[in-house]
Amino acid sequence: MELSIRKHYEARSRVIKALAHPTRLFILDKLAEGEHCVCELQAMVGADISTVSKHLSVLRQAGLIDYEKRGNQVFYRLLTPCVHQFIHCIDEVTRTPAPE
Amino acid sequence: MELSIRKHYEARSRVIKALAHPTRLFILDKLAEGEHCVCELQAMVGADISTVSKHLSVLRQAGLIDYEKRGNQVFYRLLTPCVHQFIHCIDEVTRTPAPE
DNA sequence: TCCTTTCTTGGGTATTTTGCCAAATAGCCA
DNA sequence: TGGCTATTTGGCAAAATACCCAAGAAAGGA
Repeated sequence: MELSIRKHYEARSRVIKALAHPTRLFILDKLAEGEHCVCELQAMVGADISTVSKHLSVLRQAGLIDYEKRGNQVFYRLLTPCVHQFIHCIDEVTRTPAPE
Repeated sequence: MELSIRKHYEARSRVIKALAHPTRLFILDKLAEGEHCVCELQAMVGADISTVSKHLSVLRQAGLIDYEKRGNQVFYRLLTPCVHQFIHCIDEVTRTPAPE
C-alpha cells in the first residue's frame, strides 16, 4: 500500500477508532439531543468522572464534538450530525447475524 | 447506564471496532469494487498473508463481509454497501480540522 | 483568602489489539 | 501418495487502550 494512500486510511481510522467504544457512542447519542455538561454525562454513563472526561477528550480530538466553558462547567455539543446516518448503517449490520 | 442499553452500545461498538483499522478500511474499499481472493488482497496490502487473513476474519465476524471457497482459493465479498455512505461522513470529519 | 464544585491530567495496572513467524489445513494435479 | 499453492490458526512480544485513583487547575461564593 502506497504511503499517501496509507495516510488517507490512517486518517479515516483515527476517527473511527474514536467511535469504537460503547460509552463514547452513548455520549454521542446524548449530545445529539442537545448539549450536556460533563457532570450530566457522568451521571448518565455511571463511570468515574475522569473516565468520562477522557472519553470526551478522545471525541474532541477526532473532531466529532466541541465544548464551551460557562462558569465552572464545561458544555459539550455534537459537531457532526452525519454520524447518525452511519450509526444507522451499523445497526443494520448488528441486526443481520454474522455468517456461520 | 442500564444493562440492556449497554448491551446495545456494545453491539454497535463491536462492528465499529472491526472498521477501526487502516488496512481493514482499505480492504473494504477494494471489496466494494468486487470480490477478491486473499492472495490478491495480500498483494495490494503488502503485509504478511497471515496478517491479511486475520483482518479478513475480523471483518467477517463483524458481519461486514462473507467468503466463498473456489478451488484452493477463498474469495471475499462485501455484505454491507452502506458502509460507504458512512465513510463519506468520516471523510467530512477528517477534512474539518479538529478544534484547537 | 479559603472552601467547594467542576473538570482535566498524570500515573499505574490490566486488558486488548497488532503483526510476524511457524505450523497446520485444504485443494489441486501429477 | 507426494508436492505445490492458498489460506488459516497458534503463539508470542510489542504497542495501544481502558479505567480507577490521586493530584492539579479554574471558577464561584462566603
